[in-house]
Order: sequence, then C-alpha cells, then structure tokens
Amino acid sequence: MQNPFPIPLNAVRAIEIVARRGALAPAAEELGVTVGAVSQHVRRAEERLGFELFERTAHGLVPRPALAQVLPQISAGFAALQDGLANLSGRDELVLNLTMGSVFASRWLIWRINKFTALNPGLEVRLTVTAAMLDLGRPDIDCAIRYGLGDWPGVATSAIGGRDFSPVCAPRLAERLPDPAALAQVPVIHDQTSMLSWPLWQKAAGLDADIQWRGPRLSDASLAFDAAIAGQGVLLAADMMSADAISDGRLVRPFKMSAKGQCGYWLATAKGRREPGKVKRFRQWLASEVPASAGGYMQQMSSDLPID
Amino acid sequence: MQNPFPIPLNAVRAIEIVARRGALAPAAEELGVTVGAVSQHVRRAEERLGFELFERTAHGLVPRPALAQVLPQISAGFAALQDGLANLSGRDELVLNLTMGSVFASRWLIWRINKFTALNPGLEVRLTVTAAMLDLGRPDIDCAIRYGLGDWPGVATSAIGGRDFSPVCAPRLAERLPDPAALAQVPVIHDQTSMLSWPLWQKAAGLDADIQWRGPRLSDASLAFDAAIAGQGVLLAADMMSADAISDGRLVRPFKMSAKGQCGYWLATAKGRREPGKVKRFRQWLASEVPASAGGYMQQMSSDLPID
DNA sequence: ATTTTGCATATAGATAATCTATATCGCTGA
DNA sequence: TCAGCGATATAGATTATCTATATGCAAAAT
Repeated sequence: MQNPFPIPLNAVRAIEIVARRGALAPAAEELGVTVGAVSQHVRRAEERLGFELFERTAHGLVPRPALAQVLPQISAGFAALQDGLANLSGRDELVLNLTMGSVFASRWLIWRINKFTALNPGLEVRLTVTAAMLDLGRPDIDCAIRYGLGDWPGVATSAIGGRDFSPVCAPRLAERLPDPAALAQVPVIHDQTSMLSWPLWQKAAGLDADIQWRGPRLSDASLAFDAAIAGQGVLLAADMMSADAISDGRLVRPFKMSAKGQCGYWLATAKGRREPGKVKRFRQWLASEVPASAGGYMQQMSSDLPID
Repeated sequence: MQNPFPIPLNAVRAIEIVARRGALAPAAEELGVTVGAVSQHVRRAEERLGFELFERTAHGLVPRPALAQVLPQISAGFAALQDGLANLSGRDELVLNLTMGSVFASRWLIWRINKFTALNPGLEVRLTVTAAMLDLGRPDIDCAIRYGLGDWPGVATSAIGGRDFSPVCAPRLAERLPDPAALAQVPVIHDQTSMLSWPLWQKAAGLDADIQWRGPRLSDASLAFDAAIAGQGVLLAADMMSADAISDGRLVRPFKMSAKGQCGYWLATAKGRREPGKVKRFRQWLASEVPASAGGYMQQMSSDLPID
C-alpha cells in the first residue's frame, strides 16, 4: 500500500503555515520552533517531492501554483484535526478567542460581554484588538468581528449590522448646528482609519459631496470618539457604535439623519472551519444583543430590568 | 499561543487508523510499522492527554465515546491532507483503486474496463475483489462497487442499477420449464452468499412464496454462475449480471419475468472524501456504460460499431 | 554609493521522537 | 489444559527534528 504521506506530517504542517502566513518567521513562531527548523522542513520536503513548493522572494515565500491550489484542502485538513483534538480533550469550550477593531471592542462589546459570560459560566473570553484583520486560520483565534465589505478571501461572514452612520458631537457643539450647512463653521474630525464616507452622508443630506470640511485629523479610531465626546469636533460614526454615548447624553446626533453604506460589521470565521459550540453560542447571543442595543445601553438597561 | 496538537501528529494518525480498523495489527500494516510502535503511540498519547482513548478488549481496541465522537472529524482531516498531497504531486491521477464483489468484477466490469482505460490513457486500474466490503477510508481504496441496500455507515453511495432479477439457466434446461411451477422438477441453485430472494420472485410470479426448491448449495457467487452455465440448475441472478451470458446464448431467461428488489449495485465512496478527477470520470463512464450494457455485450458490440 | 534591515539558507551537532526486537500477559475457544 | 490471538512493556537502535551559528541576497534607508 503506497504511503499517502510522501513527506512527514510535521513538514506538511510547517508548509501549510508558511504558505498561509507568507514567511518563515511567523510560521516558526506559530510552531514554537526556530526559523532554521522551518526552513529545513520546507527544503527537505521539496527534495523528497522533487519540485519546489515556494517561490523565493525578498519579502518571503510565495506558494507556487501547485501548492496554492491544494492549500485550502490541506488547511482544512489541519483545521479538522485541530478541532477534533480540541473537542477530544474538552478544552475547546473553555476559552473563546475573539479578535476585533478597537472601536467595536471599546464602544460596544466591552459594555456587554459580561452578559454573555454570565450566560456561559466557565467560558473565558479573550480579546485581541488590532487595527488590521488577523489571519483567521490561526489556531488561537476562534472568530473575528470586523468592519468592512465582508468580502475577505478565505473568510466566512455573517452580517451583524452597523451600516447606518451619522454625524455625532457633544451637546454644546450641537447648539451651533441648526442645519447641515453649518458644519462649515465648526471643526469636523477626520478619522484617517475610518471607512465611513462624509461624501456619502453629504449626498444623503442634500449637500454638495465635494465639500471639504476643516478639522483635526486623527489616526486612532478610539481617540476620534474621545475627541468628539470632548467637544473637539463633529465625528462621523456608525450608529451602532455611537448609540451608548447618545443614550447617556455624552453625544448627540445634531441632524437625526443617517446614511447607509456598503460597509458594516461582520462576524468572521475561517472558511471551512467547523463551528464549535462556544462560537455558535456567541453568534446567537450577538443576534439578540445587537438589535436590543440599538437604543444604547441606558435605554437598554431600563428595558432589561426585570418586571416582576 | 497554545499548541493545537497536544500529541504528535504521527500519534494522532496512528490513533485514527486503530480506531477505524479496530485493532493494532491492521493499523500497523497500514502504517508500515510494527504492532509495538503503534501500541506505544497509543499509550504515550493517553499518558499525555491524561485519559484513555480506547477500551481494551480481547478482540482489539474499541474507541471510547470521547474518541468515537471526534473520529469522523479526525478521519476527515487526514483524508483532506492525503487528498491534498496526492493532488500536489499529481500521482492521485495515475492509479484508480477499485474494490468490488466477484460477480460484478467477473460478469460485468472485466468485459468492459478496457473501454474506460482506452478513454483514460495513463490511468492504471487496480481491482481488489473481496466478498465483504472493505473499509473505504483506507488510502489505497478510491471507491467500491457493492451490492446491497446502500445504507452502509460512513459511506456515500449512488445507485448504479441491478435491482431487477430473474431465474436463468442453460438453454437445454429451459426446455423442461414450460412454466414457473415446473421449477419443482429441476435442480435450483442456492447461492448462500446471495442477497437475491427466491420468495420475492415467487411472489411476483404468482407462486406460493413458501415453496422450497431442491438443488445444489454453493457459497461462491462466481461458481454459482458457472454452475448455471454448465446446466447444473436454475440460478436467480441480477439481470445486469446475467445480460452478457444471455446475449451470447450461454444462458436464457426461461420465464421472461423479473422481480425488483430493495438491493442493487452502488458506487460507494468514503463519506466526506473529496472526489478526485479519476473517480469522477469513472462515475461518469459508469453512468453511460451501465444503461448501454442492459442488452448484454453481444448486443452492445453491434450497437457500439462505428457507422461510417 | 554605502549601510542597514529583513528574510532565507546551510551546516554541525544535540535532542527527542520513533522504531525494532524480544519477552510477557490476559482472554477466548477448542 | 493448551493454543491462538491480541495487547503491552522495555531496552536499545535509528531517524526525525531541533538549536546554534554563520552566511548570502535583495530591498530599503541614509
């Protein structure tokens, strides 16, 4: 019977990680070995197979077409093995590893995650907050919540919400804004990292979409929120993200007029990955918590109070 | 980052094979190592995990519920890896490994497989002929053709045909059979291995289904066919399997009356396994060749001849 | 043009995983 | 009671895999 594994399983795993991560160093880190060890796995596998698996570039290793073509299959194989083993030892259900952007974490989830963990005693939730999306194939990531078009390659997505957005500002600044045209007279905060579009809102408000408003340029989304609360300008924010600050009076929507964009928040998982119970439960909790949170946490608290 | 593989990949593979095959010896054979090596893999994995994976019995190792539950996932993982690697090196398309019963092999496929290989130059077909169905998860088996209800666990099936069956015999014996009741006066061949049902046919022929006819009892299906051709009795045979001998005059259907059973021939593959091109092409070839062969190969040869 | 940085590669030798060979044990069936 | 079948344990050999170290190459920064 011909051996179905012409190269060692450890080498196959190293190759899969290199192909997925794009370089030896992150692969070595994920495997917990040195770069030299990973390099040897790749080289000896190529010798054994008789052809090259990667193109060598100055920026790392690029899978050749033959490897790229079978990579989804091999990745799926290791994902199935990892999930199976996690289920076997039962540890899969002890920790939920979430990754997301700073706005979703600090403006929405952090205020509500206690409800989810209260429903799931024994389940620890760990957040990894990054500006750029992480590789969801990593074994230490269960799922992500990201803002965007939702068309990331190799990622399965389901919509959470957050496509509606509006200008928000401190109440005292709102007094200077009888109508949208008045935005020319106050500072407007430009969040360099944001995918929200002032021109799209301007168009929805019947304004000229070419108008460029002046104001501070920030490159941290959470800082932009804080600046708006501090009265330093008007910020364009997803309604879902500003709802809490609206509900407790720290922010107001001066015009009560939203625009709807192509982007929104998505629950994202690696394609082909089996969904463990903890991720299913988190998804279900989100599906009920997001609509309930539309009015912000002050309004939600009063409606969450027990009647009896 | 926690290691997603608490036990070595080689051990996981050994465990999967043991769980699937039921004992250390066949697992050792599939892995190409000694029984002691496999036993050590299992034992050290159990020590590392802190719980037992198998119940020890006198007849072999039985997966404990925790392992049994995740086994489909782990098996799927290795199948995906194996298929991916086979695709990578391109050898997946060089040999088609088929397994089937002796009747299908000797009475149908062996007369026609040349047509398939003529359409697939470079593809070698290997047959493994067994009475009992083999484990389709084995890496050296691509697919099977088996007769039965088609409800084998862990097996994906598609129907080929062969549910109709009739009595067949040598022409000179047919002269003694003016009607079905005359079967009481001739020997009737009983194939102990057959799933075909005389009572079902008797019922369809308007006879008493309790009638027990006398005749030789054989425990080899191919031998039963040879005995019928030799004029030693009347045999109940799937129409699909007797068609060739009917078309060249070695056998006749004395009553021109078929019954239809629950059993039939199925193309079977391991569930969850990716279907390589060679299996797809074999499936497609079967789908056209089986209907074309209904009249037997003598009739099929004249209709296969080129017209121009 | 030179230097620095980032990434891959090669090699020797150490370490750990895995194997074989052998003996032994336990259960079942004759 | 004995033979056969299957698993287990152990010592030591073999192989896989690793680390440490030095080196090479290309791109980016100065």
